[in-house]
Amino acid sequence: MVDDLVPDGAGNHTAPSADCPVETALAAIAGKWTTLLLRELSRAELTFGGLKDTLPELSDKVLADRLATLVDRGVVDRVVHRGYPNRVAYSLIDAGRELRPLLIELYRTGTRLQSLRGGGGDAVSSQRP
Amino acid sequence: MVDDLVPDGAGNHTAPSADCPVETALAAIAGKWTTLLLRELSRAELTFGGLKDTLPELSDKVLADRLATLVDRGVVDRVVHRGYPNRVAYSLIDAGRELRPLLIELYRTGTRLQSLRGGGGDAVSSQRP
DNA sequence: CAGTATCCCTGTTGATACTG
DNA sequence: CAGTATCAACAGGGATACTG
Repeated sequence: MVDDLVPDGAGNHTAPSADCPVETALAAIAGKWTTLLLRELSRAELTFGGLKDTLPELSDKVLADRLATLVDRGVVDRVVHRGYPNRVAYSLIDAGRELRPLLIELYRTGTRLQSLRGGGGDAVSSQRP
Repeated sequence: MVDDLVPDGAGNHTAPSADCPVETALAAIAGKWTTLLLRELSRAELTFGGLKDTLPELSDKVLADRLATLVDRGVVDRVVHRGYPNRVAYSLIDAGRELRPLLIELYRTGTRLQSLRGGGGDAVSSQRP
C-alpha cells in the first residue's frame, strides 16, 4: 500500500526493520540525551569538556557513548586538536543538519500535544469495564 | 537561549525532562512496533485481531501493552463492541492525528539519511588514533 | 583533558501458557 | 475474541574509579 504516510513503498514493513525510513530517522536521534546533544552541537562546535559544561548532569561515560554513536552514524564529526592538553572538537556534519527539520517538527508536535492535554480538551475516556 | 530549534523557551533544558516538547513528542511514539501500529491505525480503525493479522510477528502481550499505552497517552481510542464474541475496536483520536506530520517528517528524514549513506557522499572519516 | 573499565540496576521485549 | 500471567533474556543507562 502506498499513501502519504508511506509514499514510496520503502516503509511497507510488517515488522520493525532498519530498512524502514522511519526507523532510520528514529535511530539517528535515539538514546537519552541525544536530542540535547544535537541541540548543543547545532548551535556551535564544542569540545568534550564544553559539552560537559553545557550538560553538567550527563556522565562522562554516557557522553562518550553518545558521541561515538553519533560519529558512527555519520551525524557528527570529531577532530582531535593536539596540544597540551589535547582537545577534541565535535560538530554536526551534513547528515546531522538533515536532522534539523525533524527536531523542529518534534518540537512543534510536542507543543501541540501538550496544549491538547493541558489546555482545552478534557482527557478522552476510554471504556474499561 | 531562543532560536529556531528552541523557539519559545520550553525546550531549554540541561537534562532530559518530560516538560520538553521534543520529549513529549518522542514519548508519544516511543516503543518498538509503535510507529507501525500508528501507521495501521491511521489507515483504518482496527480490532485487536485485525491488528494481529496486519502485524503477525507482534506478540499478543506486546500488542496489548502498546495499545494500552497509546490509550493512556490519549492517542488512541478503544471501544468495546459487545456480542458473541466481543470485539474491541481501536482508532486514532485527535492527538493521534497530530502525530501524522511527525511520522511524515520521520519518513522524509530517514529517506534522506539513507540516500546520504548509500548514494552520494562517502562516509566521513573521523580520526580515531 | 578526554576518555576507558567495571559493575549494577532497571526497564523493555518476547515466549509460552492460561482465562473471561 | 481479546486479552492476562509468568518468566526469561537482553539492552540501555548510570555510579564509580582509573588512565594516556
